[in-house]
Amino acid sequence: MDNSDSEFRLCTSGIEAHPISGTDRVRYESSGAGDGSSLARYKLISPARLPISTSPCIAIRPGLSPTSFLKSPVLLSNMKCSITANGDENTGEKMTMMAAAEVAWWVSTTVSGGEMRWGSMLIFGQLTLVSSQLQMAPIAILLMKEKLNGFEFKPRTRSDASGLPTATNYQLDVISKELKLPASVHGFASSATTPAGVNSDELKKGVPLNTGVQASKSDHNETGPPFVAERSSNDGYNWRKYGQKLVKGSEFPRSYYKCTNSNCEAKKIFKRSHDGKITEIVYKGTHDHPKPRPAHRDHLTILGYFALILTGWKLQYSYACVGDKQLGLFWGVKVKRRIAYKMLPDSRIWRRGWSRSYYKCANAGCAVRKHVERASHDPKAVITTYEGKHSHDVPAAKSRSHDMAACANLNCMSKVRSEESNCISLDLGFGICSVPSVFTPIKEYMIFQSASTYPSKHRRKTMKVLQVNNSIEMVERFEKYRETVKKRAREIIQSGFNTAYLKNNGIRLSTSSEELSENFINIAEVKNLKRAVIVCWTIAGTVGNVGDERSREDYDSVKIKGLFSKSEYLIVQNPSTVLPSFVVVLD
DNA sequence: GATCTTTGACCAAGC
DNA sequence: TGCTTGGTCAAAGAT
Ligand SMILES: [Zn+2]
Repeated sequence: MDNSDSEFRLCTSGIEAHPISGTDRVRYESSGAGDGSSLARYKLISPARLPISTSPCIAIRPGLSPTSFLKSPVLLSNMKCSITANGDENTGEKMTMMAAAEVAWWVSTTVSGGEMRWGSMLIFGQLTLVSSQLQMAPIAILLMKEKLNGFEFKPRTRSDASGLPTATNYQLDVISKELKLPASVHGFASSATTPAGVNSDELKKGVPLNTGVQASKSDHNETGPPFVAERSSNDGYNWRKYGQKLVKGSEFPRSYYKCTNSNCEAKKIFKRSHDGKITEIVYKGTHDHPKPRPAHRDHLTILGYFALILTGWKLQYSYACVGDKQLGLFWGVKVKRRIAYKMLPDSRIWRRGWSRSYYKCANAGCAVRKHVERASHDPKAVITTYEGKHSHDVPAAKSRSHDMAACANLNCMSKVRSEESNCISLDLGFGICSVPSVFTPIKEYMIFQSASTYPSKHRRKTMKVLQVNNSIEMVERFEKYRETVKKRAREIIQSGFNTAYLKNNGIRLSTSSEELSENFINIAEVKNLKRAVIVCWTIAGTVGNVGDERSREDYDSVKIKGLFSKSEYLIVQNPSTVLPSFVVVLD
């Protein structure tokens, strides 16, 4: 079976909107019409447990070729893989997978009302050989409408001259173990946040969630940075300082705050005594709104993952992800609240806590800590996590080593704030995980509580995290394809990067980092839009650029610029490169 | 780029 | 009217 012509569209950070026109729909749908028997069925396991479950199938079938659009950016928005609600032809919902074009990418898309409304993206910094085209495995994330079940997932294959698409059949046992969400963050006490419908037995069986809730509770008692106190003041509202005044009788200024809620007139004044202690908080006015929901509460946003690593060639890439600046203020809490999931190619997911066994970076004054831990499921596996950012250059001699490769990534992050150097974690909430080997594939990524840049904005509550249960065939296909990519990569490396392309273009090492946040574009006037994210593994393989003079057969995927933003897209032409693994349901 | 902080200018009230 | 004073504005700076 040749899947090479199916494709997913992957998009990176930024905001993109590519409505599918009716014309496009007709055209593309027709390519698969009358081929219903070729649809692969993705059976949903135990849908009854999922409130959103209504249909047991997700089907994937071949779609359309990207050949034409590779030469014509205008057509890019037409390249969609679609998701069709099973049993509801009329509201065939579509979505587009999008991924960032660095080594690491996200894919995100939203489907709404039968149309793909937009996609947004998030990029992560990657130490990658972009020009050498050794792009690593990104994670694709799809955002779509609430209804997760009942989708036909239809990557499209080429509709070539013959007009007959090649059927792509594969089984995928989709969904779902529901992962237990962590307790709330930021000191907002929460009772158990076990999502409704979670079956604890199932959790135990399928996902060794090492007592995450208990761990969270104990962590919760640890105090965060003291400077957090003033701004939030624990009164549940958000305040913006608008003035400061020295008043008679005190050498310390008085601080004036306004409620950040628009049109709200509430104010408060911090008065201090002679020794600078806050002795009085004066509130003026009343709020015309309820207390905002605590930012990031129960919010899971996937912040990062790491790339597939070509360890066979001692090329180590690690991936660092950033949290957000604002959240840095809450770092002390946040870090203890975040959870990490390890995702294996077969979609097993492992969750583990943080803290314990930190190793400080040997470099004097560097606050990065490394944490090594045995994986609970596999004694041979070691999970290494990093917290903090290196304040120094990567020691050259070790730049090839695994750890240092990670450092190199971290090094591109912002400077460590001095006052935080004593904290376990620093201002940005990010983590890094390492991949022992491609040949003993263990991939990890983390799902963070939140990636929202500003606590007062973009709050979105994670309702569920579902695990995709891929079939053996699906995994094998994925792995098989990866082998082919590896083989090509091997050839490039063995040539000493001395290919014609690299001679002409040089080898560019990219460590760009882009904040992953919840800056998903809001669909205008669409209220109560629910979202879900499908997290997928993908293999970018050799990534080409649109407009490259080389033929697309030279690439496994193609990177393009977003039409409406600085985003980059990755066009993956082979559905084998996409391995769904998670579904994160947001509110 | 959005949001928040800082800071001198500004202003109204009170003496 | 002039000066002090607490409160606010708003531009610039910071994150
Ligand atoms: Zn208010």
